[in-house]
Amino acid sequence: MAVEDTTRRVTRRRVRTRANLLDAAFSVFAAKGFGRVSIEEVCEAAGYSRGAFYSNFDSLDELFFALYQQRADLIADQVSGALAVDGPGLDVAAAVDRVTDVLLLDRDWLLVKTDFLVHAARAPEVARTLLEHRARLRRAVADRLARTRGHAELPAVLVDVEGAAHAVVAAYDGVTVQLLLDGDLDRARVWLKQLLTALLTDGSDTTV
Amino acid sequence: MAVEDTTRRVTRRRVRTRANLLDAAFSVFAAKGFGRVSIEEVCEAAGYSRGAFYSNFDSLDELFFALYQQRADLIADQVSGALAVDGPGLDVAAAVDRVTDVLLLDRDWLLVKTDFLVHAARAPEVARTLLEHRARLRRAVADRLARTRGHAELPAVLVDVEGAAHAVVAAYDGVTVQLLLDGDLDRARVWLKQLLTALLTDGSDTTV
DNA sequence: TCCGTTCGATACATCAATGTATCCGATACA
DNA sequence: TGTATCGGATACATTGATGTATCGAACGGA
Repeated sequence: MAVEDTTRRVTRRRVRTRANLLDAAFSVFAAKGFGRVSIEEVCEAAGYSRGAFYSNFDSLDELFFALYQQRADLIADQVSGALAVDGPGLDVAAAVDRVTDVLLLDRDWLLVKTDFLVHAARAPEVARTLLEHRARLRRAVADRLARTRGHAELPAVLVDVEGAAHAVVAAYDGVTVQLLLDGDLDRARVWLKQLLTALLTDGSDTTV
Repeated sequence: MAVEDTTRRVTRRRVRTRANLLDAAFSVFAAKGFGRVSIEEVCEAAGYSRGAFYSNFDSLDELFFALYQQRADLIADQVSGALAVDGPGLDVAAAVDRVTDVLLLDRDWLLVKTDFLVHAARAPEVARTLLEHRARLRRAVADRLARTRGHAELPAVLVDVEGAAHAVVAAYDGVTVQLLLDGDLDRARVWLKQLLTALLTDGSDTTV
């Protein structure tokens, strides 16, 4: 952190500034890519001088990390929420629909997330955070799968519910790559649904 | 290109220098990430001065592009080769094994490739190249699938052979992400094989 | 409202990277 | 082998980004 741990009274202004910097950073990172953004640019986009930045963060890396955590937690909550719904129609298809809509909401997040992946791939301690975030998503999916149905219906090669959840995440990542390249959100959603269905329903379009 | 199209005699030395620069760039990019590499660093790694660089390329971007094309073509050839084999045991499992071993050969390539993806995601004309490369891979896979078996055995949701090939690429991308984070090549290979099997064999482990 | 603290702006010093202009040794071809 | 051309090294000018030190204004608690 930019600030020593000796208790200091944190003003509202500070909170606002920090949030503004993070929001601006998100836009700028999405537009130009982490590797091509300067501290100055972030400050300019947020309407602050570099003084404000250095008062809140030590480096661009630190800001990026904070940004990722903030947004990733948000997404994880949304996914958990979408999967927690317990209606009478407790079928896979509905769950797939809901989770797909949450995961493929906006391309900007995927851009930033991929930048972060590239970053994490070369920094083990950063990778840990990302892996934990993914584990959290997987757990939500696995829980849902376990609650919804007998495991027998899953393709045998996926071994168990954990394996299936793993496959769901892999499918998500795979579709993300294609979306990043062609920019077609709608097609990506359709495609992800197909993939998930193929992976989870073992051929017969079962609906419990 | 760095050089005008007016015919100029290209010396062997030049060819060698260019190749050395590309090789050095590959290592440096893999180690630090495209966004954190300077022209100077590439030259140093290759044992040249910046003069050599500017004589061969106009910018780091241009070099990166050339590097990607070079390596991507190489991989595409290898994949086509691996899939072209027509033995007596013309089954899916064997093809899956071979293609997996080629695609998940070294992490460095995946690192560079992902950097390039991030780059392409923000530059449509660059994205085109990457999309073409993926299309080439997909075609090789689709051809193989068409040759190997009746389509009836594929999960219905994937629609046709093209769809299945698309799914194969998505699985590859998905596993790549996980591998970038945990660095476990062997696990990734096993995992990719499982995924592909789940996607292509419709539950029953069919072998034609 | 007053006062001590905190926040962010400004100005400055520094450093790293870029691109260009020039020059000499290497190379191809006669 | 001689010579015109090419390739890469060197030196320089310039730019842009970084980090720090300082100062005035905003803020929160009394």
